[in-house]
Amino acid sequence: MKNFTDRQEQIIQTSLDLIANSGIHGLTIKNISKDVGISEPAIYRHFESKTDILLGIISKIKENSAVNAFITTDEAQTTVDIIRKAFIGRAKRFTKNPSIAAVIFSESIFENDSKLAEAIGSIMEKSQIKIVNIIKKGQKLGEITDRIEAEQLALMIIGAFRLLVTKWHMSKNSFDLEVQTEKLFKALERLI
Amino acid sequence: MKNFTDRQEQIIQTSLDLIANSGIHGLTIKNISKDVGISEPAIYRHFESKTDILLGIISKIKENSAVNAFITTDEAQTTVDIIRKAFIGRAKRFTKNPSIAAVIFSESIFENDSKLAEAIGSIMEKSQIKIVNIIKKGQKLGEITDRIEAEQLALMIIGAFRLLVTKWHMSKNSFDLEVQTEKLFKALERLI
DNA sequence: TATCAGTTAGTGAGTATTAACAAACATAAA
DNA sequence: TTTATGTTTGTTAATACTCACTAACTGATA
Repeated sequence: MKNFTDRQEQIIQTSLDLIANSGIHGLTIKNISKDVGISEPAIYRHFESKTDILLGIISKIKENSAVNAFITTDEAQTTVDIIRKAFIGRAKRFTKNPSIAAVIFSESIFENDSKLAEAIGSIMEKSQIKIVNIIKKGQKLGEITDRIEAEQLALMIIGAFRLLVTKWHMSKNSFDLEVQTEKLFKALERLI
Repeated sequence: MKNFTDRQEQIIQTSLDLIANSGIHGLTIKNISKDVGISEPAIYRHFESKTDILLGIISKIKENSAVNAFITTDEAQTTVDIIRKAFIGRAKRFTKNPSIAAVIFSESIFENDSKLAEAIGSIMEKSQIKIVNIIKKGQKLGEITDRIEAEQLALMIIGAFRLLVTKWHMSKNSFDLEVQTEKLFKALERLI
């Protein structure tokens, strides 16, 4: 992971908040500088360009979508536990920083710059492959039903969670995301 | 539904294509006029403002997310059939007009204008309520499992379909959306 | 004394939108 | 049938504004 200065971290977080509150259209150097409390050119003392700031945002997103963090070496937990914990962990982090939730599932925000679009696409794909592999392992161990393919099940789990987060953001975080995520997985476990 | 003139329909479709190909950032009066083949001010002979064009796009989206179209009076079909048909019908329409698929699940595109954001939010909510009600009916009839709540099941179905469509768009329509939608529902039916 | 982090003032390019005008056509009166 | 008038749909030129970014300068600090 990149090491950002305090000011850089501040600019990235301010940018995330701006996107969350008014969309990518609201992310201008002027708005960032106003919220940070310095002049527009001062922003360029910390980032070479606006694209560089967006790359900083993507780096933050990368941290927040890491599935690895929840794959412990604890042999006692089932594959279903691992998946549940991974998603609840993400729900917790989104609750702490709702702006990240607003940005992370809006790939279209980065559609403009193909370099950024690819970066986001690859993060998304990697985390999905990991989920599929955990499900496959669970099916082999007999912990998860093999009535349906791992890819289809992953589509349902990831899709449902994404939609839940989207609804949470659109409702201005009006419900407890962690509680609803837990509810979703309890329901899911009854099916698989 | 609103009645648009030929020119208005052309402007709306051109706008959808522009968004699909280069994101909301690519939707400028200049680009629209260039693709339509008239001057920029001529656009304003057909729409009062750019926001008005976006409202036209939303009206098109409304047509394409109608669930009703697939609730026939055929008493023979099960609730599961109804749901499957509704989604496959949408997959078919997306295949015919991929630009709509690119725009329809990118609520963030309209985040800028609160009027537009509300319009999109309400379309989304309405269609979800309909799905939930069909599931509830299916559970009452014993056609769908009542091991899990209708709301949770709807979250999974809609979420999975949305993610599938998003992937289809991000892969530049590299797979057959209709076939994959059928596959998704066959898998789903094995669970419920 | 050099570097860092800030400033003010400006750049050119791009934005939606408007003003003023023109050609084509429809309708209806002379 | 001709003439007059109004509407529709287009044009070119210009508006006021916002955008990312740069030049030149300044004060503090290591």
